[in-house]
Amino acid sequence: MARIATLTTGCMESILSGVDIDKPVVQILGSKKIPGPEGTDRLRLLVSDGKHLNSFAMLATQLNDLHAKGELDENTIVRLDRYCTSMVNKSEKGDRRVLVILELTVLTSGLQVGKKIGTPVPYTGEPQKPASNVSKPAPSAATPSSNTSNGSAFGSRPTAASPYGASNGSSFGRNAAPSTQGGQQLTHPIASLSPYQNRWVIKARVTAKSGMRSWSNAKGEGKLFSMDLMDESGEIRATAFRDAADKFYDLIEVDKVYYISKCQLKSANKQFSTLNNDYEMTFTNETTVQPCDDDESCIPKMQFNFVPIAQIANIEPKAAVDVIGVCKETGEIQRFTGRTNNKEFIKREITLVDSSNASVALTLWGDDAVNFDGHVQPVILVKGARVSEFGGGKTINLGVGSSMKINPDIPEGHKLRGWFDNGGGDEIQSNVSTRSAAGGGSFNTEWLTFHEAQLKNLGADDKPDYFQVKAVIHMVKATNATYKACPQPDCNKKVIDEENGMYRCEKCNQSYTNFKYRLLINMSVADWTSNRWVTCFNEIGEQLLGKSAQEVGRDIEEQGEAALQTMNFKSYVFKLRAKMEMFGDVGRNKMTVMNISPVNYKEYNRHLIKDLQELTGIGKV
DNA sequence: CCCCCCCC
Repeated sequence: MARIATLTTGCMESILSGVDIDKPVVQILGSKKIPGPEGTDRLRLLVSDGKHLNSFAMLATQLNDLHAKGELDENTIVRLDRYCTSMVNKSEKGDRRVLVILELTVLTSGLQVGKKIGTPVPYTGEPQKPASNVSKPAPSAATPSSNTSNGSAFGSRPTAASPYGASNGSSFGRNAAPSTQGGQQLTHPIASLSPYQNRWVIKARVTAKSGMRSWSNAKGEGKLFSMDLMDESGEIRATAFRDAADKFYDLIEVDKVYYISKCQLKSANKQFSTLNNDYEMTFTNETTVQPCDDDESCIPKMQFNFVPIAQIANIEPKAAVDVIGVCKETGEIQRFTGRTNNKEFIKREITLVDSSNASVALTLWGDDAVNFDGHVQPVILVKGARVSEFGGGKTINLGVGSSMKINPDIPEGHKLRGWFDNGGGDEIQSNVSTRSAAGGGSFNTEWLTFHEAQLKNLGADDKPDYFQVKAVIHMVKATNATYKACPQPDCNKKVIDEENGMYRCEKCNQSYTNFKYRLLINMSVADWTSNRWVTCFNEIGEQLLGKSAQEVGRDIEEQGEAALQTMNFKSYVFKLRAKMEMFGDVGRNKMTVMNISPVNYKEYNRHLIKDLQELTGIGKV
């Protein structure tokens, strides 16, 4: 019979009084689901060290699946590889220290153990004074309680008059500064933060910081800035509005470590955040931020997952990538007015190269563009650069959630510097931003619905916009679907029927005895949001009808409108161009079919699933 | 309380 793991007897008392015990071994005696927002249940465990019970052990949500798989059943013995304690201001009766389990290893299954080990009793004592030696816990000041002696800890009310209560100076909530125990700052992992506990201090590194931004809408106006925070356990987005924005803007610096407490926690809107956290936080007037001037080595440095520039070619638009390269070329500042909101934009495109012997265009915006100095060809690191596609080439953008570092002091940076200074940048073989040759498929093929295309004001001016849509043809305008064109192979100009058997081409300045039919079909296509009249020219029309233009022309002569009816009620993926075209004095937003292809349902569904994930945050990785 | 992230 397999050995049953030994419990770390007495560890609960130490842990609950703030003493760090390395990887304690405990037994799970029960669990209870606490419903959270958006289906994010949290599990509350009853754990025992053989001596004491703790009914306020919370499982970090990322471990929920262990429970779902039945690996945390009653009597299971586990090792707590990573945990933290956290004060919860539970009620008027005082605070409670909760054990948050971040990582664990199952040592012996509940089935194998088969019984409760020892005769543990609920831990009711006040937390002991910090002890440097676990084996000599300070005697706890007993605060006996009538309802915690029965072992059925679930449902029992907090009883201890906690020294961390509001009247006590060492409370996290009370003190702006984090309290210290044994010379170490007591902090909470970001992964353990939730709206259900408001007394915490995190020690976090700023990985990104936005500029100060103003907004003005129906609900009011104001300004804000946001930042991304990271520690060993996870990451979270924080935003400061108005006064708080002013108060903290200068203090917050990218890459620095801060103690932060008293922020509001709320559910993150997954539509706008790629960070791996169900919550985000808001700085309030109560918020305290202290630069960390002690040991920050426990907070990981920014992590980078560098993508070689040559590989950016294979990355989907909108994805975020970490890129490091040497700025080989620096473009001029460009200013333009946004199409949808008349906003003034400033951008600058620079070219990065790396030892994958490829180059990519990086677009800087606003102040980053204005202040950029590329004449020394610095090494540029961008964390979370946003990939976009234009004309079949990929570019990267410094967008929201991206941060740029110039000449970063990291090995990859020094390596690139050496590579470039020894002529490495002279042999660049490919530019992933190169647009494919004009004509054919040189356009951005973002998936949009007709409704979205309208919202984005696509084709609102004389510059074309391109997108693709899955739609069905449901109405074909039969009149003038064909025209008689110049018979010369290179000329498709409409000819004038001279009514004498001759057809005159003004372009070629010549009359012919024959002509060729060309297609110019206007049709209404619809997706699930609305419909548009679009125009398709010869080759697309031939594809849709499965016949040559000549055959179609003759069919129409013989059958009239019926000749085009076979087009109806078929679905395709349409690549469309939207562009404002002038007819006399009147501008008309015209859509032209550039390309049709049968619906590849696998690909289309992939797009839909991605859309759903972005909208709901469900299943996002 | 933002949630715009652009342009060729």
